[in-house]
Amino acid sequence: MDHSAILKNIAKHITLDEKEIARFTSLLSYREVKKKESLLREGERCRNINYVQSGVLRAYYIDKEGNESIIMFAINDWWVTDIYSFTTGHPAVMHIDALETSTVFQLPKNDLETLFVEIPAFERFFRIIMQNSYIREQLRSIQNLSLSAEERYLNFTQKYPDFMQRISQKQIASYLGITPEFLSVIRSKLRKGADRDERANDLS
Amino acid sequence: MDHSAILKNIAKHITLDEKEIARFTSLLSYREVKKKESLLREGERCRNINYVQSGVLRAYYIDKEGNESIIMFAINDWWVTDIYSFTTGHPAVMHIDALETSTVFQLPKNDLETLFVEIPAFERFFRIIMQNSYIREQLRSIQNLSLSAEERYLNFTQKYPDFMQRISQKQIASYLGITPEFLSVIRSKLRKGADRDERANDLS
DNA sequence: CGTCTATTTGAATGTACTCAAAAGCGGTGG
DNA sequence: CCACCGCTTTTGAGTACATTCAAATAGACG
Repeated sequence: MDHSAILKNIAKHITLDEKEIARFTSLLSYREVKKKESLLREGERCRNINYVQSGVLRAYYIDKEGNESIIMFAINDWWVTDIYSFTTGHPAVMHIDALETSTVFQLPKNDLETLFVEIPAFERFFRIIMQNSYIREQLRSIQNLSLSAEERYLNFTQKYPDFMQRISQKQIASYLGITPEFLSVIRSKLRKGADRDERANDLS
Repeated sequence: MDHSAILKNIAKHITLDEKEIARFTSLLSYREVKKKESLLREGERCRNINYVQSGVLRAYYIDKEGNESIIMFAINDWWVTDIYSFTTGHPAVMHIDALETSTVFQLPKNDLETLFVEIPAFERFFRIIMQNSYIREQLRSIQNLSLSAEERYLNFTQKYPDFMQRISQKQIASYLGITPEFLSVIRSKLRKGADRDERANDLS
């Protein structure tokens, strides 16, 4: 099994010796998630934290009217879990599945706790991961509170250009908290604006 | 200086010996923040993480139209900082000030890093704090994406009954992402609903 | 090729906002 | 202690942003 990607991810924040690396990788289980296959369903207990080696996963919430809201996308080199369920042991509030066939390494909660005791550097590693996740969510909250749908879309295209290639408009709309129809209207408006600008450039 | 509250907060997650406690408390600075006084302004570098011993703080964002959006309230026994600015060293995106005269303990970023090296248990403590903060923000994002303003308000009243006593409607509206006028309409609708229910009970 | 889903477009609707004005409330100074 | 001031809350009319529903078109996949 090739652990080079996940080890490189960890090496961004902490240094491990050979024995620690061996111990860590012994706790991982490799899993392929086919397109549309589920990794977690609402109501289940989320027992793993997942490192995405390749592909695209989505975490989403389904409300009582059946509307899906995407909480996060996770592509290559991201960590994803239902952090609420994972931490508290309560039933999951979200679903996680694959938008493209993906490969992940799963680390069970119990083993993570073992790891914290055996190799305290992992406390540091996950402190940093959690801190960065907190920052990401907080900045997203700020944007949702203060920007219009059009501004959020433009922001998204700039912040996550990688996602634009690989994720359908419907999914992006769901992440932005708008309907796919309205995203289509926004894009059409932006196209007209761009056309106008282009014609202006032709005249200049 | 009385450190009992903050030490009790820390003891929820980690155990320290006498020497460690002494070292930790030596790094704290006590500060009183008067009502309306600022602890952090947008554009400044956020150099401290703050433990609120008493009072009420608010963290909020001001957008380009001048609208305030409250990111979080912090009352007794909460930790608050501009985690983005604190972590990255970039200018703060938010303001933090006091809604009531408050007392806080401030821990500077540099000293926190020292602490992580000297007493690794603090990596664990802040890993847990960051993880819980992440959970809180993620659940809030989910609510903002999937619930109407009225549902979010009802949720807020249930989740944070303490805040209802101490925080004005205007501030709560700002936290919920709606105007104070609209919150007033929601409350008026709910009152009428409650009245109707009461009359129904009288008849039963 | 046919089927299924995603995207576009448009009309009618709804949720929440803006602006304005009045009423309520709390603090402060005389 | 009361009167006044400023801020919060309420109420209403008009408006804007985004949704719903429907139908047509375009794309993707087997």
